[in-house]
Amino acid sequence: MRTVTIADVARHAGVAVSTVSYVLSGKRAISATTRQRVLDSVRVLGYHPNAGARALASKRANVIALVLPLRAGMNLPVLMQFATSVVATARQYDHDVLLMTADEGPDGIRRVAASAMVDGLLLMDVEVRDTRVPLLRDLAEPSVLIGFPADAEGLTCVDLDFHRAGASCAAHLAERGHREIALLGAPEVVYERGTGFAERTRAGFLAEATGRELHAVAVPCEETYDEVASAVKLLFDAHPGLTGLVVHNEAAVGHVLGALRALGRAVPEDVSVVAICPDDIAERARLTSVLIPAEELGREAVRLLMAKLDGLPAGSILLEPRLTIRESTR
Amino acid sequence: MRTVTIADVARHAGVAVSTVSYVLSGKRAISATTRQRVLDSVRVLGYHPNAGARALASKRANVIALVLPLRAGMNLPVLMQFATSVVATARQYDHDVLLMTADEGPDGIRRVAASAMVDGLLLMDVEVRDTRVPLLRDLAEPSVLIGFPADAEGLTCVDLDFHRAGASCAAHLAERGHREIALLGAPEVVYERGTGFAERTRAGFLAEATGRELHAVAVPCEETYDEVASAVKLLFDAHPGLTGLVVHNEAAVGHVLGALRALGRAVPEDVSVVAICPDDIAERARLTSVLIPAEELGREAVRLLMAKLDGLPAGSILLEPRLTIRESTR
DNA sequence: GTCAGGTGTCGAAGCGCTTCGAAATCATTT
DNA sequence: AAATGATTTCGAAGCGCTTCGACACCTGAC
Repeated sequence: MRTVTIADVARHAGVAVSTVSYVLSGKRAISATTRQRVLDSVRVLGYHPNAGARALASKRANVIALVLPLRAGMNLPVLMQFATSVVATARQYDHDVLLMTADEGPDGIRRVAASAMVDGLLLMDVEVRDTRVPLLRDLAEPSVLIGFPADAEGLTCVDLDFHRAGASCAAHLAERGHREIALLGAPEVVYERGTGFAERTRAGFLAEATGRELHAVAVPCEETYDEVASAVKLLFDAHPGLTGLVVHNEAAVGHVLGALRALGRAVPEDVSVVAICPDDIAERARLTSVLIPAEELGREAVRLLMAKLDGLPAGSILLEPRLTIRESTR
Repeated sequence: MRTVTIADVARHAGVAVSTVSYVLSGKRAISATTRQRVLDSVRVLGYHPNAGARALASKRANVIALVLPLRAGMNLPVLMQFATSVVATARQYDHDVLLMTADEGPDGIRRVAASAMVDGLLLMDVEVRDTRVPLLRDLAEPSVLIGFPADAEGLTCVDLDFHRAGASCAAHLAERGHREIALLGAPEVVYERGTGFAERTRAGFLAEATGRELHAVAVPCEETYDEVASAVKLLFDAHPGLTGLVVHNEAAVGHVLGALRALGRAVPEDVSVVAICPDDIAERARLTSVLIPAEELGREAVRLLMAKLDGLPAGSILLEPRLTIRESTR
């Protein structure tokens, strides 16, 4: 059972190979009758164009690379939602997705780009000073970053506007009359790594709180129950008047609630809690939250990349934070 | 800046194109001196073979497809570990990974296979009667499944031996003198879907318990705290003498511990808990557990696929469960 | 009846690589 | 010195597709 080639289709339909190609690509007008005949032959023979040949001739692989930070400490649900959305959206544009891990580093990127294996790149979880950014700058292939490096000039980046996310959490609590609030952030290492989003959230939170003359503090937060519990305890010991809590740490949010319960502080009666986390987690725990729009992020990233592939200019995008009020704040 | 081709390398090194090819592939002997000259040119020019051209000429894309069930309800950490391990191992064999979601279904598989975009397929989370299995059977491209469908004859499958995993948990508890034990399993829907592994664990658990004349029951288990708590409560109401618990549900395991605490049952003093879950979760909670060897699964799956690509026969593999004793059983 | 301008289709030239058979070179043997 | 056999390298033929220029045909205007 030899595999069916375009020549087989052409023979079967009684036309030239090029005609088949034009029918399939739509790049030249073909009469309705010929067109139908070709399409029928394609169906009858079960023809699928050979990807390699197509890539070679057209200089377009119809594949994009998705570079994920498959290291520990990532927020898995967000990552998954994002990946799913990228794959689905890419398919809509008739592209496939090559999965790469960040730990192949710049060399991996150079490799897939130089080998024309992919037409463009999507990098998730870009850090403030990411070693891959200079490379991306002088790569012929277009790329879109999730997250903002220190200097985003000339790059296309997509991200949630974490600064405004932090601010809107503070604002929400302020509007409800809370005067003393705190942010439980990412684990220490995330700040050290300079992942940007954690810092920006903190900055937005503190700026908004200061602007509204609230008493605000921000502390990092680890992810095991014991560490969370002791962080929460410390926080309330130091600030007994605390009534508003913003949690920007998906893994810890459940533990925070547990710790509050253990401390005998009721939510939302004694303390209001706002989370910045994926929707499903917040939904399940009935938490007021700013959701991380992983799906939208993926969709927009692919959309931008496709635009760039078509030679269109594409600026960066900051997605508006959306705060959903549930039962954990009052 | 035109991209560097093999012809450029050949010219630069003063040899024929085919010589360069042979140096790079090692398929024919080339003298050490020529070889070095070519390699130098490759380095100097920064040559990367064009993947499309290579695939076209050699009929090998050097890419494998990874089909993941990117739907909700999957165990994300396991999935991630698995994916990471697949990518890393594939790279060791000089292959890349095309990411696909299960929801493209059989058509997606047929598409990437027929277009010669991939040389082989890796399907995760295969269900007992999976609609993709018949397709895989008469596909020219080899495939490896994670999980066992109803009829695995002629297929290459890899999985943890869940039957023995369930059994070894029961055995462990029995050996410690527990006479009344229970299995908290996957959510109801997982059994309904017939995902196999959940059922096999239950079967192994019950068989072993029965063989040892224990009192054993198995119940499904949802994943929110409230549902877990009520399930646990019901269980102990119905079986007051229960002293051993096996939890085969990563998402619920934390909640189970919380629920036991809330019920005033100490672990391991009052009740011993064995989990079947990824190592990191068990490690963190200091649980005696049978780990889900996601990384090993990925590695073995790729290894088998590569063997099949080389035309070698490859049978199925059941990975031995390994029970690690920690602090939650006595 | 001829000619300009569309349409619709074809043929052929690559795209960059692998691979096969053959040629060239060299070392041995007779 | 010629013949033999290894060893090393070369040239050319594809792989299956896209795309460009050209050709054939048809329409309507003159």
